[in-house]
Amino acid sequence: MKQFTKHTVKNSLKRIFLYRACLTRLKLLGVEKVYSYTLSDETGVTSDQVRKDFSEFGITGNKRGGYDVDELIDKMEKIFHRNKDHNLVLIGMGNLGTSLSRLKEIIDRFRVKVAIIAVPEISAQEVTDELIQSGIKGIINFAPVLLKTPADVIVNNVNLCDELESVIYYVHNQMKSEGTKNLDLLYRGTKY
Amino acid sequence: MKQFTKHTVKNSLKRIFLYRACLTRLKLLGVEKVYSYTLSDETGVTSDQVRKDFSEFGITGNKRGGYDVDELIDKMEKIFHRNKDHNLVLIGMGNLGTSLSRLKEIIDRFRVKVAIIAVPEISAQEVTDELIQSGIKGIINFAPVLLKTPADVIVNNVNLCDELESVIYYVHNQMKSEGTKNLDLLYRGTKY
DNA sequence: TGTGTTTTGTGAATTGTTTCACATTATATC
DNA sequence: GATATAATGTGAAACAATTCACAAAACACA
Ligand SMILES: NC(=O)c1ccc[n+]([C@@H]2O[C@H](COP(=O)([O-])OP(=O)(O)OC[C@H]3O[C@@H](n4cnc5c(N)ncnc54)[C@H](O)[C@@H]3O)[C@@H](O)[C@H]2O)c1
Ligand SMILES: NC(=O)c1ccc[n+]([C@@H]2O[C@H](COP(=O)([O-])OP(=O)(O)OC[C@H]3O[C@@H](n4cnc5c(N)ncnc54)[C@H](O)[C@@H]3O)[C@@H](O)[C@H]2O)c1
Repeated sequence: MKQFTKHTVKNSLKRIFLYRACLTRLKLLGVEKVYSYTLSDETGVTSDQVRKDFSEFGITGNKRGGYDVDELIDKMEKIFHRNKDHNLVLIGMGNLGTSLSRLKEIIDRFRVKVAIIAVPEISAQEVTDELIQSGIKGIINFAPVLLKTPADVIVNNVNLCDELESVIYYVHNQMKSEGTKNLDLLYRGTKY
Repeated sequence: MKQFTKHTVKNSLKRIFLYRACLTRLKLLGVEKVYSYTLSDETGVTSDQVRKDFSEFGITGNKRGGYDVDELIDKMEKIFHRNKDHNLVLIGMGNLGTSLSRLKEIIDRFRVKVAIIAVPEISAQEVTDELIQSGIKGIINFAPVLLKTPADVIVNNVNLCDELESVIYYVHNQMKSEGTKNLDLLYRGTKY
């Protein structure tokens, strides 16, 4: 396993989410073993890329035998630090805060040490400042503002307007279909 | 202005969102003119990158004079096709659907031709199939499932679990502070 | 009007990511 | 067990994105 480079990990990490989503679905369907091309078919990521990503995270399979679904899921859980103990804070139990329907599940299953900000725009920075005082190092921000934080704090913004406008942009500049390729912000489906 | 390449546009487009967020804030504060380094300070993107991005989208400023805030915002509106007429559909007026607090504003201001899916996981594919039958080419999907769509349909997934786990990952693998750099999925703050 | 300074805009160099190509290994079959 | 086959895993090549470096333009001020 190579030394992680920030960029490589960032891209492959996002794909790992995708692989896992497929794997849990496949597991429910009773599938026990997958090949790189299985995941390729399901996600649209090339099988080369699947293997390269696995290699990146030190995930190995069996030559000729493919990968064991349970084992893969397990290794991914470890990547996401599901097995460690953390704390989570949700600030703002308004419409959005209460709508996070799977939150309890998330808290129970993943137990993280980050904060979710779902307060009105105007209070977001103030709340952030308090959180940082109390040692929070990771924030998911639903308020449509750019939070000021020290450099060691990770902020992940979820902004519906931006998501929407991305889609508009792509729909309008109808970039011709090339199969499922760009999984970064957007992706295109394949099979139908 | 160069011919758009898919990748270049994708990355720079995301940064354009960021610039615009800053610009509208700066405008409120009465700022009328910005330089590439102003936006760099505000967003953490290098000033080189800011200019390169602008160049990519055919946005030009004044040598020595910087950029006019109003003009920049206006050009960005055009990039996002705010000035065109469209239709928008929201499917699922449950907790999440009703929590999209700025939705009316979005519909009024942006008028798009995409669908927002906020129905339970189990119904998401079925709803998607119907939407595609009726000609929808862009979807924002809040259900935590990978939708199957034809290759010419743009899908943008918003998945809280994934966002959360990204943050956990980065907090854990405490990638040492290098200022605000990665704006892709995550970004780090600068000033405090 | 000329000179110095600041800032843009963009090719070139560098750095990062994906794809290719193939050696390696596991399994199935005879 | 020998052979054919199917899959992984990974350097090397190709491609894409970012950073560098600097020419060109605009402005300030004498
Ligand atoms: N990014 C997105 O996709 C998206 C979607 C919907 C809403 N939003 C944003 O999420 C935020 C919340 O939206 P909402 O509809 O739930 O709003 P809301 O007004 O229904 O709820 C806000 C809640 O925050 C609480 N609050 C206010 N100030 C607080 C403080 N200083 N500390 C703790 N709690 C505080 C309020 O009591 C309230 O319960 C808003 O900023 C909204 O713009 C974002
Ligand atoms: N991705 C995220 O960040 C995030 C956050 C919260 C919730 N969610 C997801 O968003 C979805 C909605 O969450 P929610 O809390 O609002 O759920 P909800 O149960 O409160 O609301 C679902 C709504 O969809 C409607 N619906 C069901 N089937 C439909 C159909 N075939 N056509 C039209 N409408 C239909 C229901 O009547 C209901 O009003 C879920 O899939 C949930 O997992 C995602």
